[in-house]
Amino acid sequence: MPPPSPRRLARAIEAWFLKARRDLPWRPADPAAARDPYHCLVSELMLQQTQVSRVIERFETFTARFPTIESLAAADAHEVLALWSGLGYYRRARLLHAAAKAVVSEHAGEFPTQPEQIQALPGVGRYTAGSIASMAFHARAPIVDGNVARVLLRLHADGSPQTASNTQKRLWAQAQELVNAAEHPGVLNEGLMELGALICTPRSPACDRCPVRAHCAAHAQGRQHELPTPKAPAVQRELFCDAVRVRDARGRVLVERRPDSGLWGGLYQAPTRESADRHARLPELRAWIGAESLDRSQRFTHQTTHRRVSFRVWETSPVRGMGSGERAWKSRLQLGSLALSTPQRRILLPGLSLA
DNA sequence: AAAACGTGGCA
DNA sequence: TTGCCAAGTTT
Repeated sequence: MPPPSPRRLARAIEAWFLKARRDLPWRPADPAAARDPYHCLVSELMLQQTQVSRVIERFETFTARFPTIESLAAADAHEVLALWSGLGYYRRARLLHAAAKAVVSEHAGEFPTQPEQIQALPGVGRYTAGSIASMAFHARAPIVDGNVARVLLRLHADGSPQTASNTQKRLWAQAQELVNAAEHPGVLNEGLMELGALICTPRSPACDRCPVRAHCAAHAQGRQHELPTPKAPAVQRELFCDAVRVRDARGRVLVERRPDSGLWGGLYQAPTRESADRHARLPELRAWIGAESLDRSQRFTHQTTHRRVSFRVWETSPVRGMGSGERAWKSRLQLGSLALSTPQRRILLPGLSLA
């Protein structure tokens, strides 16, 4: 099979996208219209390593609260983090906030139009920069995300490891060829991703509905199911957490804040001791929180990509001085608008669904 | 440059 | 139940 012509490939993908395009909150009615770069920034940061269905629930709440890049730049850092609660990869919230501030202070509030300038913004890598530049400013900038990589590797029946640097280099070059041949760079780029999301899916690709099936080497060889070669699973480390729930007479709960970096950076939590190898011993736990007695009330596990976290939850009554220093009392109402990880939401707001 | 960083849905 | 995976970036 001859190498697929970028021209025909690009046009076929664009034509298909104009028909098959899903209606999503961050997509305007007109596919070829220039997009609001601020809305692109928000949706792209939210979409990094995150499924569309998760972002649909968050995008409108976020942009309703922060309708402009100026309003986001002026926002309180913790409120931004709170709106990110439950989305994961919380560093993105901080980076998005920093990017908004950078546009306001370093670009006088005028969103930069060149891919290199956009990529200089916090939290914006090559993929996100190309995405914003092509969708908001019609730049012929390529994009390669997980979807695009899968589509291209299958089109070329390329079984080389996706993350290898020479593979990446090849993928970006192919993506550049396609966007050069496109009618509308933004339409081609978004179409390529949509093709990966709707047709050229990881498990059971719908080749019978694929607009570029005729150009696909993997399909010709019947190898679409085995490409691309799967990546090795991440090694999971154990983490043991003891969280203490303290409620005072007025129903307020004791919380502390995590350090800004690392796992669940900057989020609030019930006072929690962590250990890599074992749970804390009861006496040291008591001494640490300053309680006379502790009652175990709950245990559960929580999985992340790199960790298996075992929680034990303890109950105790307030002791004078507990709310000083790094700790503070919060009412249930206040807890509802606090930035909390999913396990801590389970501990601090039991019975309340994520919202 | 490898490792870290979250979460929920689905097979 | 366990593993896989999703619009990547940062350090």
